[in-house]
Amino acid sequence: MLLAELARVSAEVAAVRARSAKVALLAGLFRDAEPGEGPLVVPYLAGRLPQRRTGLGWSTLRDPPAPAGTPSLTVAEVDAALTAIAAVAGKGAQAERKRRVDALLARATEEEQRFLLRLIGGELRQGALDALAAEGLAAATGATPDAVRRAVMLGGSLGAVARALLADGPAALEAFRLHVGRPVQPMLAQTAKDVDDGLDRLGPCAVEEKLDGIRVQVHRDGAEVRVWTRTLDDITDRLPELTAVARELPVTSAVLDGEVIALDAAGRPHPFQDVAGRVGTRSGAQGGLPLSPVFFDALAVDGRDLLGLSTADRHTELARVVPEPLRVRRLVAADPADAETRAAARAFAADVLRRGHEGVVLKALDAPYTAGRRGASWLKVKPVHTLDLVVLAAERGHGRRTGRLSNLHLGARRPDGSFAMLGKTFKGLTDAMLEWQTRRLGELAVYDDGWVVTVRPELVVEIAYDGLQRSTRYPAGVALRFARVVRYREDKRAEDADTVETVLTSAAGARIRPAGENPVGENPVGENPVGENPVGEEPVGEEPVGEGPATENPTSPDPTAEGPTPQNPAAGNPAAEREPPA
DNA sequence: TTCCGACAGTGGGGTCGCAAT
DNA sequence: ATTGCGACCCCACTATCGGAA
Repeated sequence: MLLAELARVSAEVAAVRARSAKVALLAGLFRDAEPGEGPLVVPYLAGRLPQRRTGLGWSTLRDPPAPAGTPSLTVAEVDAALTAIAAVAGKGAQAERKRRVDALLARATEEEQRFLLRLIGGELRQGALDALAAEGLAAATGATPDAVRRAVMLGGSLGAVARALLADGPAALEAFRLHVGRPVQPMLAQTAKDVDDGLDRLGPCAVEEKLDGIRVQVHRDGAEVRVWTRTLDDITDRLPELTAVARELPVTSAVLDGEVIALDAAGRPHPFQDVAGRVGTRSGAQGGLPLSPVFFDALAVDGRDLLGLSTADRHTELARVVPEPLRVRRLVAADPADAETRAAARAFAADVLRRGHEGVVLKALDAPYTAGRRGASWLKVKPVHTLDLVVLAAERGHGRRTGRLSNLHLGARRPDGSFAMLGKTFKGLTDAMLEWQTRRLGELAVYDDGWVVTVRPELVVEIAYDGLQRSTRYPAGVALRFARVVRYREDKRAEDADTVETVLTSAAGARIRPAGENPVGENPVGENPVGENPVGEEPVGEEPVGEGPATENPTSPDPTAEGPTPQNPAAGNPAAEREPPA
């Protein structure tokens, strides 16, 4: 099959709005694919490459060569080229990858280039990804969408399912079952406002502690143990202590769902950053931070598939094979209408937070394990903190936000009237707010580098966030985690905004030591006010982001915005960008 | 007719490994 | 030795479609 056909259908899919129309277009293409092409054509139209990593990013994909006049590339040729590129390593690798991808792109027409660049860059933006591709595959082969989705979740890749379906029809899906040694998509949770909200929505449920670490799916088969992350990356080699623990369990085989965290001598959890660093270290298991696995679900035990069992029954199995300290703490709220039960659930959640963990997850007792779905039967509850911060700058949006100012740079007040940037956010904004802030920030603009619009620091915005994390990027040595906009506070002036000191001494900051700050005994930063860390001594030697109300230095925009970033491929090349806001 | 579940899109900060400088 | 890039860990939220109620 020619790449041109895929590029054409992708453009058509992007051009229609209705999902049913997108699915119909995808199905039309998939019907024409040979079984052998299915593992390429279907994932491509889902915005996925079979090569998990290619080493190609915005840097190697910018300024592509002139396109070809007529289509000639086949899908198989594209795949072969990308496989070869993924295998390039060693000295000169980047240049070699660039040379090879340019050779590929030179054989592509303009429309094919647009498709390939988006596909490889991971931003297909056609309004259809995995779910709609699976539906299209179902429509093309006569299978039910549910059966296709289930096969993909259990059997791994969309490509493998496509090959089987195109070759043998719907009956082929029977072969895709939970299999020890082959990871399944983990079940995900939605968010509840608080414990009471969760209890109201779920009815009888378990309340489990939510640990802030790395999600792991552990497969044990005899002496063989393998460990996968949430996105099904195999990290077995990085977690020898987990392998050892799994081998001790009194089972012949099992598939367990859990989280790895790190505990200090007092049993309190280390920050997420430390756990992520340890798990990310390939060879650093020796001498690194010791990790503790904590399991909360069992998907299979001794050859029995437990996915269809209720949460309650799966937990019975889990408790049978995993001893107490390796199991998540939980409380069963069998009758959430009962006032005492609700009080106990709230008290349990409060205790989890006191012990330094992230929050709780409420799980409906009668729900099966729905692989890959962010179903409503698991609800997470985490405390939310808020601050009133000042908008220092805004970045131009991409995609559907093109032409609007989107990503806000957020600052907290410093004693001298300047502002310390604590991070950015684009979340929580409605279209109306985007429209409004684009106009309002335009009025406050003092400098525009084509990508980042620096403004007079006057606009106050209420920001919700989950906590603070160490940062070497931002001047206060901390950054907000998961910041999102709640509302604009036009009733407040910049002088009313929260201060850096307030942020650092808040509950969210009490356990974080800003990067670059000298360790002072065991003092948490909350007892080490910023007054002892004079303004001006920035950990990374950067200029303050804003110069207070009298910003008179338009040539010194936000230091974090100089040069491109992986998230903003064109940040350093505004000329190559879309048209500016109208 | 209205409501709501599922999906796609829009990006956030930090960390590591590896190659380039 | 430091910097840049790619990949992957954690993730919140809104708009939209289309089936359920």
